[in-house]
Amino acid sequence: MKVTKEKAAENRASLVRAASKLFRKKGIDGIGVADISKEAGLTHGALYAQFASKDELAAEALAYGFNKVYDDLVEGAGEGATAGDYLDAYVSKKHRDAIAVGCPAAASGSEVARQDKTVSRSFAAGIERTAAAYLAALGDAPIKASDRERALALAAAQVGAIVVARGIAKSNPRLSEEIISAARTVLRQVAGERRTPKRRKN
Amino acid sequence: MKVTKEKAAENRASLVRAASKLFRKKGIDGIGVADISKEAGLTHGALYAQFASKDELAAEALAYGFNKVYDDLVEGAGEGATAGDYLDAYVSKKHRDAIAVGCPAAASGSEVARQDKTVSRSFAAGIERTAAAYLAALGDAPIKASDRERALALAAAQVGAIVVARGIAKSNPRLSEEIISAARTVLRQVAGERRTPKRRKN
DNA sequence: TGTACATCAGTGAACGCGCGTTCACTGATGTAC
DNA sequence: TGTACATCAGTGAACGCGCGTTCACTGATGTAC
Repeated sequence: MKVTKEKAAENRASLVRAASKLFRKKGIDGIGVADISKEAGLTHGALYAQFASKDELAAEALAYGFNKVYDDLVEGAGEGATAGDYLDAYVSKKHRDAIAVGCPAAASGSEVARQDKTVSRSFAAGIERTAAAYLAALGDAPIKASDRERALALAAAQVGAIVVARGIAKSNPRLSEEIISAARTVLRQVAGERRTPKRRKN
Repeated sequence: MKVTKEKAAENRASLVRAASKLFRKKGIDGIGVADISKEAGLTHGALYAQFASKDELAAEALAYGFNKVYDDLVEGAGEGATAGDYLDAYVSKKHRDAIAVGCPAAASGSEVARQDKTVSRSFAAGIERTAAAYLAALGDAPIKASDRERALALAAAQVGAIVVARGIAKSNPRLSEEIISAARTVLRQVAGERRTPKRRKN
């Protein structure tokens, strides 16, 4: 039956949220439209009233995930956050173990390379935003590279730390933690020391 | 019909090679046993004479890929190679564009996290070997971290550079190249300057 | 404001298709004598 | 060395299953008068 426009918009958002979560958890090819619809409390027919195809839903779910994670990272860290604060939040055991709500680049990175241009655009936008956040929060470091180079390298390197730590966790949890710790230590050096004293919130 | 033991072993190796290549190119869930068998010049029935399941083949194909890429990287760089040489080979446009023969950690990293323990063990072994190669080839750098920390961070960070560069390539090739270039510049600083003059080959 | 009706979000059965896996069969291999 | 036969790698038809997608239908919404 027909529902109000508001309800329809809510349902659409539920589908995107469910897809975003399940794609990260099970992989884009690893979860079906039936399970996504069920997670959103709807039938798969409703999904096709909102999206032309699973691919279209995937593109929107990826974009949603990139924006969500970026917002959590940047706004969650608060004003006056340093690049080190971002690194601590991203390169962490907590993030490694929370794949369903974590960064889509780490959860679906290798699958994204096989998706279409729309998905690639969301990916690129997410990386640019992350790099911009790092750029604004960098400190001084004894590294012969421009600030933009350091910011881009940090945005890419942190993804590798989580991907590798996750892949190893099941067989060698100690090595997995060692990688997280090592990546954080080293990338913090790349990010550099704080330039200005931390401002108090409000 | 029955074939010689040698031929059977060759066929098994062909299946592993075909699977390794196609898993990297299309994803583990993105390619079927029929196509893998065809690529190896056999039928899917032959595949099941050699492997109990697609999962078992996946585990062996991943292990093969990790060993192959490690051998190519380390032995390909030659004696007296520096960590910078390894970085140049790994963090490159050439590697980004050769997904079917490139590092399985970058090609299937996010899928590996969803596979079983056997695959995780191959992954862990590959990362340990890579870190060991970096450890032996590090130079001095103004980074407050142990050599082991630097080696592990490099092994993980380089994966992120390729994953991110690939995900972005389809929509923003310039940004993709910028990331490869930035990651190489920055990670080279982490790897440090050459400690000993390069030995001449032979 | 009240009534008539077109709209369309959502339901659930049904579709064809390709998947991983099984199995009866083949016939060259390789062993036992 | 020659013969008889058990072995088993490989073939290809067939299996059930779950996938993405379609579609006739429902009935509350929301617009036209």
